[in-house]
Amino acid sequence: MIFDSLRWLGMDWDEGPDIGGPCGPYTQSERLDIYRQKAAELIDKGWAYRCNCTPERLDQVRDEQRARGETPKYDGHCRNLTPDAIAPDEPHVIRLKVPQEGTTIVHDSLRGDIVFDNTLLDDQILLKSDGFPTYHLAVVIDDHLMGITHVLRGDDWISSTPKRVLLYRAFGWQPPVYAHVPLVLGADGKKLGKRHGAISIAEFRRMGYLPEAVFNFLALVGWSPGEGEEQEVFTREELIQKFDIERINLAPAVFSYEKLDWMNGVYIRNLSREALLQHLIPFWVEAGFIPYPVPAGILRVLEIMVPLVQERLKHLTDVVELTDFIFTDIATPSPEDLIPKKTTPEQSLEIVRAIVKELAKLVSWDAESMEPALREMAAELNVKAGQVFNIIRVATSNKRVAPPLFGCLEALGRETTLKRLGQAEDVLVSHIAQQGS
RNA sequence: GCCCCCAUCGUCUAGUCUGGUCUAGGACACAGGCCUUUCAAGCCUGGUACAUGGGUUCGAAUCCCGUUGGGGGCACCA
Repeated sequence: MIFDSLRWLGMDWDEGPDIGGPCGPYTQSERLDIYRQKAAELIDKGWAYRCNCTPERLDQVRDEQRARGETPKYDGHCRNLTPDAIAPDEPHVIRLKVPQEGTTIVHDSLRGDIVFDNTLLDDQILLKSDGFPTYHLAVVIDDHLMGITHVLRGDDWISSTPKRVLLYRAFGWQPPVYAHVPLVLGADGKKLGKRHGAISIAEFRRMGYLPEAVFNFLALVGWSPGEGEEQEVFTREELIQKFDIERINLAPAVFSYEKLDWMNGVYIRNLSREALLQHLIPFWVEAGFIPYPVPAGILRVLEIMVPLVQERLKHLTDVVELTDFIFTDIATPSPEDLIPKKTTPEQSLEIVRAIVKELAKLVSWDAESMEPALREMAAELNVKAGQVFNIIRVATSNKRVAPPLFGCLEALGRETTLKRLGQAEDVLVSHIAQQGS
């Protein structure tokens, strides 16, 4: 799923568990022997030790430390046992032997040196009692063996980085270049995480965002081209060319869906009609409006609708609500909606009847011929064209707000349009009758 | 509690390193207007910000220190 999401965003990679490569195996469970061997190496070098403290004892120690207002950390109970005090075959973990004096410096390419007092660092567990490594051990070994040169992470990882720097030192390896990027916050100012407001890339897709828009927007969260550059909409190629780690802003950024929505709209408007059509079809299918594959007759209707909705979409999903009346039956409009302001029910009825007459005599059922005919008709009736259009809109869609009228009528077809206008006529007739009694 | 990071409009940011051109620029959102068959889109106009106190300096959004505020971390999770 992560692979699919990354691919959707247009990211690719040179090697990995899905495509193989020279640095495999890539799955942790297939590398357990490496971790065990390396952990043993650290014990031999005096950089690690075995520990068989029970979880209960550790909890108790931590509780006591917290009660005393100290930073909870391992109390070193097993730190100075003789190497053979705990046999390799009895249950135990392996801990990092953090120096008890001095400092560890994390060089962050965005922030410079961050200095940590070693006495504050915990004797981190490296290998768990089930034989699996913790993240710290695994990532250091894997990154080194796989030739990783740069590590970019959220700044919530800063405080655990000295442990890994120490591991590099213990192994005698060169640490990678670290850059800790600011966190992305939710609207409430809290870290966006799995359990707090964050959504997966797959969800962006489901919500009707275009990958190009998400890619562009994400690049702009915490980064900007600077130097007076005021462009915000960039192609992928421009971003790849312009993006510079050094220009990442250090303050955490609030994730703004409002701006993402705007940007998605920009990208939707920039799409060709054909491309937008292809993007939209799955959402129409998903809504149950059209079958898939799309029959030629329906495709023609879709092709009419695409330009009408293009500049009205913020999300691709918006097309469902915008065009539902084209594909499904509508509820009968209320008389109130069919009677514009400053118009009597009788006038409305007269207008509807005139519309039906006018449309019925159209030779060709297309948007271009409807408009002039109806405008002329409105002039003859001495009413504003807008009023006429509003009535037609409500009668045919049961919406006060809809995409441009004549295109919709064309898409709807002569038969359905006239049927709905006939229903509107009925509504007005019975409304007038009720009022009269 | 302890440690770490950060601080310009409501939000994302330019400007900070290399003090003066910043009465602080842009974008989103918001308000008003234009256009208009509704809604959008587009165009125009508007309001809103250098957290605070002290230094350094002829001069500070820009450099230094304190304070305040926000965020993060403190697992046999990643």
